[in-house]
Amino acid sequence: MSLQPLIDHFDRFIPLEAGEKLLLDGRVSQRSIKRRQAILQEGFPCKHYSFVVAGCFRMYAIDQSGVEHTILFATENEWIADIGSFHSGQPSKLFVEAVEPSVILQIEQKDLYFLYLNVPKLDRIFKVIVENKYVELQNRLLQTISSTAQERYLAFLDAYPNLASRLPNTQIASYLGITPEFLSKIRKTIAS
Amino acid sequence: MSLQPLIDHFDRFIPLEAGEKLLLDGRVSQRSIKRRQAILQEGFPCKHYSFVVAGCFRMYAIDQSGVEHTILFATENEWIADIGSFHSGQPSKLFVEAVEPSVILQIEQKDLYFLYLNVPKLDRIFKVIVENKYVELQNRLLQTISSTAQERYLAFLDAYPNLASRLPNTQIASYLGITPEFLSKIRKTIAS
DNA sequence: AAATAGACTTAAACTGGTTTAAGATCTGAA
DNA sequence: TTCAGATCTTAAACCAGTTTAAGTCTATTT
Repeated sequence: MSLQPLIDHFDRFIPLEAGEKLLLDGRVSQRSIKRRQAILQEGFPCKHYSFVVAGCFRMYAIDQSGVEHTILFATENEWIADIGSFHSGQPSKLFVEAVEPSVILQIEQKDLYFLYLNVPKLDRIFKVIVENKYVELQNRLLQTISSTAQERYLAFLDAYPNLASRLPNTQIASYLGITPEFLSKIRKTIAS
Repeated sequence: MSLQPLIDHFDRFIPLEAGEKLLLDGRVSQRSIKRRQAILQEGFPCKHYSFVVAGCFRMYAIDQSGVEHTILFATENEWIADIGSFHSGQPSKLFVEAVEPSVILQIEQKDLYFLYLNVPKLDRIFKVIVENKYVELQNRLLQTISSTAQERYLAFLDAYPNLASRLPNTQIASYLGITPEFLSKIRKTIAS
């Protein structure tokens, strides 16, 4: 197992010292996840922060009518977790599932708390990580409430040019907050 | 000027020591803000993190057609800032405006960075603050993409029972992502 | 008391997006 | 190679929410 992608990731925020890197040993575990395999399911607490080394994940909720709503995608070098459930221990209302075969590095709650205590830099690093995720989410919310479906689709293509081809149409629609049928319609209008 | 509300706020996360509290002196400034007065305007970088001591603020964006979209409200003991613009120095795309006469405590970027360096606890505290804000925003996004306007309105009443009466109807509508006219319609259906 | 203006409501016509249903295309397993 | 299950598209009827426009209700100013 290699922690290198994670260490590189941290180093890009603040360089860690050798001793700090050693503390990571045994507190991070690597897993290979198959396409469509879930790493978090509704009703269970979120036990890990997961760092995507390779592949892609999708976080979504299922509403009362059984419709899926995609909150975000996480690709290489991104973190994915239900932060609320992770800290509170309460059952999550979300699913996190691999969109394609993936490799992740996971940290359990007790290990992450240990690391926060013993590598104070990590408080700073994760503060910045969460700030960045917050800004992203705020932009997504703003776009969701202020643009038409077509604008959102074009913005999605623009923001994630490589993701669009890796995802089934239904998942793109569920991210955009529309039906797959309407996504087809949009594509048709754009093409002409 | 009293820093007490801010100190109490920090203490609720991790108690600060006397020396740490002293470092806040001169790095936090108090301002009284009139109803409708802006503390951040589109086109200007966000220079401060603002802590609401009393009153209420609204963060919104104006789209190409001149329509306002409310992203969030911040009331007593909450922080409000355009985090992205604050750290990058880039012009903000957002407005932040007092909904009612308010009092805030503001920290400028250089002062906050100084405090992060000299009071490492603040890295931890702000990590937790941003995490909480992230969770809130994620719930809001999820609700926006998965519920009807009426469901969102009822949830809003439930989550902010006291806010509803303090706000003009147009601002509630802009938070819910609907027109004031449709909000009237919803109220009528609920009442009957 | 009258005048002005901002906030809220009502209602009819309209539109962006959904629903339902059917057909087309693709994929992988046997 | 073929068959079965997904996935994608098309189209018509439908509905949630918008637009436009007019009217009501306060509150404040004069």
